[in-house]
Order: sequence, then C-alpha cells, then structure tokens
Amino acid sequence: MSDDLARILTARGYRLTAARRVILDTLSESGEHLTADELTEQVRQRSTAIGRMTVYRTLDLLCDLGLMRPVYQGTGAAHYVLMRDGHHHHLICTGCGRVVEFDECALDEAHEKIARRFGFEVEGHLLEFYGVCEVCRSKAAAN
Amino acid sequence: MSDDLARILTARGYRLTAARRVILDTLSESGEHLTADELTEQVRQRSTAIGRMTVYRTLDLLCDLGLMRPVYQGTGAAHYVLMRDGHHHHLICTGCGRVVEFDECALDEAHEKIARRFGFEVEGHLLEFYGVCEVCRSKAAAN
DNA sequence: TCTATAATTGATACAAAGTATCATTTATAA
DNA sequence: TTATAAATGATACTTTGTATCAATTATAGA
Ligand SMILES: [Zn+2]
Ligand SMILES: [Zn+2]
Ligand SMILES: [Zn+2]
Ligand SMILES: [Zn+2]
Repeated sequence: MSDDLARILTARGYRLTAARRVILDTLSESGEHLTADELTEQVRQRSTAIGRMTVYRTLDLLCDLGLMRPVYQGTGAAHYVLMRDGHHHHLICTGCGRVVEFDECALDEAHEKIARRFGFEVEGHLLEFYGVCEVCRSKAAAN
Repeated sequence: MSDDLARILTARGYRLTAARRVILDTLSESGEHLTADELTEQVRQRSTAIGRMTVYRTLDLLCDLGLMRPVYQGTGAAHYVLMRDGHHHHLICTGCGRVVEFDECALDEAHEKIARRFGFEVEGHLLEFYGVCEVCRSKAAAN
C-alpha cells in the first residue's frame, strides 16, 4: 500500500528519502484520520530523528498530489484521510463523534454533470453524511 | 435569514443575546466560508465590544445544532459553512483554490441506503468535488 | 565509483488558531 | 422587579501550522 504511494512520488520526480519511507509506511499501516502531530508521534516510534516539519511537508505534498485530504473532525487540528481512487466517504455521528467509513458511492454521473456544467475536470470527491448513530439514538429515546 | 437562525436558537432554549444577534446578522449578510477570526473582525465593525470567544462559542453552538459545519480550505483555519436544509456542496479547484458552490444534489436515495445499512439517522451531508477549473486547465495546456 | 547539484531535512523561532477559566453581565421566567 | 442560570469577554494559555536556513542526502552524469 505504501509502495503505491512511494511509486507515485518517484514517478512524479520526488525523491524517495528514508524519512518519507517511514512516513508512508506509518500512514498506510496505522489507522487513518490522523492529525499531523499524531502521525509525527507514531512516526517517531519507528524512527526517532524525524522532524515534525518533515511530516507536515510530506502530508502537504500528498495533498498536493491529490492522494490525501485534510478534513475537520471536531477538534482544532486537521485530520488527514487517504483519497483512494480519488474519493473518501464518512458517516459521522453528531452525538458521540464516531466516524464510520464506507466505500460504495454512486457519484460518477454527478461527476459528469458537474464537469460539464462548470467546466471543471473533476478528479475526486469527499462525501460526509452527518447524523445520529444507533447507540446515541437509543440513549436519546431513553430520556 | 438570520431570523431563521435566531428562531431556532430560541426554540431550542438558547437565549437571544445582543452579541448573538449581531453575529447571526453578520453571518447571513456577509459571504460565507469565513473563518472564526475573519467573522470576529466583521462582527466588530458592527459592534466593537464583542469578544472573540463569543464568536467562537456561537459558531460551536451553530455547529452543534447542525446549522453550520467547519470545513478545510487550504489554510490552517476552519472555514464555517451554512448547512441550508442540511447540506452544502463545493467544487474546489486544486490549481488555484477557487471554491464554487452548487445547490442541486441527488443524494436522497443515498441517505436512505446509508441509514438502513448503518443504523444511522442521516440529517445532512457535505459534498466536495475536487478538480481543475477551466482557467487552470488552459494554463496547463499552454505549457 | 565519485562528484556536483538541487531537493530535502530538521532545528529553531515564530504566527495563527483554538481552548480553559472566571468574575461580571444579562436574558428570561416567576 | 427580582432571582436565577445562561452567556459574556478579558486574560492567559496550549495546540496547530508556517517561515527560515544551514546541514544533509538522493539522484544523475562523468
Ligand atoms: Zn453516536
Ligand atoms: Zn465516492
Ligand atoms: Zn483554478
Ligand atoms: Zn446535497
């Protein structure tokens, strides 16, 4: 998985440094939705001497390449999500903050429509549903 | 427009204070996608003595009520968007950062599906398409 | 293999964004 | 009008993100 990312980096002329290798590995193995500083912490458990700046810059680079995207999840910090095949989908409980990911989407026609209408070449999307999960709903019902 | 927001606040038992009135008015009249501190600045042009904290807290409240939502738009700060009828849609150029809003969406069936499958009661959504706008595309073609 | 080059790094310092606290003020209901 | 709890705003603080630059390192070419 991190090999995919690595390959894209080199293909686009970016260097595959030791630090980037560790960061990509960490990203793909640990769960997603990490903030930059959370990722830094995890990266440092594998390789102590990697600077915070390098993590920030690597995330920026991945975002520039369209491979990741910062999203907001309640706290002040940006959480970075992988844009697999260009898209990413969340279901977020407004009660407890739980974030569920889902894969299927049917937005291909929407891509087309939008592309034609606004002259955009659409490359991907983020879709987030907000609502109340089962647990929170039953808690609310109990009151 | 800000009356709608105000009505919801009072209906839910929140007080309609002078500060909140100004903040809601500013929000609905000035363009959207403001950061908290940008909004504070605009609010203070109308009523000097309103504290930054109050603006932050009011935005938090509106988010809790599902009326707004923070989204990331490049910079470090969260931009707050109104969730009219529960949803909000963007088209974002990855070249120049331009943000276009569009209204139509066809996600009602998707709401249904997701609700059934995950036991969520879906209340709204955010949809963001990423791509390259006409201008940026022609620039790229010129190289 | 060795060297020249530019990309990348990480330390440092800094700016911006968001949070916690608490005495004071104010909207609301009685 | 008054009692009450909600809301405010000043202050101080933590976290998150950005700028800078000398030192390091990956890569291409000799
Ligand atoms: Zn929940
Ligand atoms: Zn999708
Ligand atoms: Zn553009
Ligand atoms: Zn919609």
